Amino acid sequence: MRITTWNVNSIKQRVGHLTAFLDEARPDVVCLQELKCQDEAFPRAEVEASGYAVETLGQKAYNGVALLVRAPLTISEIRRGLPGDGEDVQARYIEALVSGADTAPVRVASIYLPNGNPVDSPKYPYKLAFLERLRLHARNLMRAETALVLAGDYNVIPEPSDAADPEAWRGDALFLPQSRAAFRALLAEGLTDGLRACDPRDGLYTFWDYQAGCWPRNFGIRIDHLLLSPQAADRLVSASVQKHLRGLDKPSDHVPVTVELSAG
DNA sequence: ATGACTGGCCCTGCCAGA
Repeated sequence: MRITTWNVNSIKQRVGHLTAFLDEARPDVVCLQELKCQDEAFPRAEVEASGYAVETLGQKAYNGVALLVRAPLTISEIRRGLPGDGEDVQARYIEALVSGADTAPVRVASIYLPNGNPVDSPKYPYKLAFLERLRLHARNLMRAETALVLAGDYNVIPEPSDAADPEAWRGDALFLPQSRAAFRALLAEGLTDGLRACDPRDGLYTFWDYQAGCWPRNFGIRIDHLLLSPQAADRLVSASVQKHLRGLDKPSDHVPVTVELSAG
């Protein structure tokens, strides 16, 4: 089972790139972030035509997450929102169980973590609180011992080696010590960073800013992650970044990241 | 060459992203 995460930065702007990717790469599960549209505006027919079931949690203008599952795999036990969202209606979390006749089931979440800038605004404590709520939810899910993949745009640069120029990110919400510590606390629940487990090299990036020639200069950062529970990590076969999609016309500023799990 | 973006929105500068 191949599982991809991709922040598309507006699904309406990116549906052509998405369906081309689905038809070429044929991932089994796709976790999308930053849809920037409401559920009824999601280009459902185009995605279904590529053979995928679609579950969305949309929001007008901002945020928005979705799960795509390729037939004959099936999707069930859909959860929208993270425990403790309360009055907060930001569409940042959707989760479901993916099952198939020839594979052990995998619970998959598509997560769009808050950016958190500026750090002296309420946005930063909101980001840290979201990471803590995610940690507690992950702990609860892992008790069931079903393979679990928490995939998405975490807006966290885990280590200096995950940035081309870590000094440029000093003081930023993506790289502050408290952000990195909260991410490590999540990992310490027993999760494995799927890409890092497969490829220890420097220079693996998933985001390049549109500005200042970041892409041609390869000034990237690694902030899109697939975190695997022990049952999922035991099945980890490979992981890769689909970097070429950043070079297309009108690209997202993020590229897809994919892990392959054995059937179990 | 000193590199200044992109998307969405109560349409036009402003917020948000990272």
